[in-house]
Amino acid sequence: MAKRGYHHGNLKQALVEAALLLIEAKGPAGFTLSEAAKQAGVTPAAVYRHFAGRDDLIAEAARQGYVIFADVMQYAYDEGQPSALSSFEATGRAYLAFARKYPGHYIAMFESGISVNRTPELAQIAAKARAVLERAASDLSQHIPEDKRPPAAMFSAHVWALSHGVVELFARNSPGTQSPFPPEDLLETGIGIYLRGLGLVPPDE
Amino acid sequence: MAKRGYHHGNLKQALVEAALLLIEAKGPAGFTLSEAAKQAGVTPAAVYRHFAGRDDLIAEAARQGYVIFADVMQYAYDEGQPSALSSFEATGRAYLAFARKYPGHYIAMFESGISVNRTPELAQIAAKARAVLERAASDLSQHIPEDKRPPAAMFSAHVWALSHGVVELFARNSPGTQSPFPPEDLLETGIGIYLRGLGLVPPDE
DNA sequence: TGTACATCAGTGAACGCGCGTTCACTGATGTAC
DNA sequence: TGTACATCAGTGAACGCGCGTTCACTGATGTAC
Repeated sequence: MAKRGYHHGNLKQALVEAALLLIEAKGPAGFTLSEAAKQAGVTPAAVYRHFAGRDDLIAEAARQGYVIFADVMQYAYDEGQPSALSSFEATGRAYLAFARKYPGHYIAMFESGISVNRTPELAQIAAKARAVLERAASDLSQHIPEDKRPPAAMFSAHVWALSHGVVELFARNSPGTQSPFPPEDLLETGIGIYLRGLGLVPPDE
Repeated sequence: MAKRGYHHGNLKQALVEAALLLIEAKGPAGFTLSEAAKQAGVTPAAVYRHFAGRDDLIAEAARQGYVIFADVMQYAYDEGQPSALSSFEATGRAYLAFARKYPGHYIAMFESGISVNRTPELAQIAAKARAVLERAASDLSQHIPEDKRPPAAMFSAHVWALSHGVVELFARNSPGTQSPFPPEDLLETGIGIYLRGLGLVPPDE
């Protein structure tokens, strides 16, 4: 990130990174284009060389988040292979790990209010990320007797919702006091009980 | 809500209601004190007769939300009695129903960024709401063999997280496209599978 | 029942602020000859 | 290797805007006598 006088050299990415830090620190509402510019050592007007405006900058931050997210999920899935069960569990853990490690991205993606359908490119990469989770769920559902098998999309949605809820309620310090349990434990045990309910892990631990 | 000329008569509550509609329509970020005042047919300065400022108005909206929320949860719990299981299921459903029926309150409570520890009064009523869910979880946990019984606070957290996740991801149209399933179904089936995992409902439906 | 008066909810003008955005410009970079 | 020149990233001044908040005020209400 060496400043080279008049020309910045890598301003676009520097702006995205400044935006991520600001979003993380002050929430999506507190984020301003002007402050991101200042943080990057540049006039607000310079931002318009690289982005159409404030929302476009946030959208780019979210896009980069989805790229990382899809990667992380794919990696977790692959690591868990060839066991459908451990792939599935790994993606659940990866969700939480992503939220922890990339809070700015996470907020830009899920709490900034920008729509995933804003651009085709954004929609596509978001769909790719979602597909990994659905793939893991689908693999796993093969192990459930066909007659009592819920749709894979449904239990991928369950796990996604549980993960998201754990992140929002217990992995941030904002709304309630704080977590009664470490969020990782909460997610781990929650998914464990859920999978037992599906008959995918033995009833006794 | 009859306007009576110079004196409004019930401005405080009118402002809260205007705030709720605005928060629902434009998100917590889009909400402005000035617009709430205009909506209530009053000068922005008049707001200061009743609230310390913008944040105080949001906090009051959230407080009223927690009051309703605690009520709704308590009612659901009572309706489910004397069965611990049906009380528990009812509180889960009530969570989603509340989010649906009082979106402005819900957003003010969970998405506006105001801390529940802002005032002792707010913290107290929020704790009361939470206590109902924990009570339901605790009742239910009595039916689990003692040696394999998870802490009640833990599985109340699980259900809370699942409910919250379903609301955030699938009961609003914002971030993803839309729900693959009706949110009510998603929550119902999710809790069902979870309870089966706890050994609280028979494995076969 | 009528009048004087205290109360206080709401007015309206004003403020300073930081925002997002625009514009004509400037000066660093890198390429063509 | 050196010079002329096109490119275009970033400047800096300016804009209009709506925000939250303050202040001295006004006028409706309701109570005391």
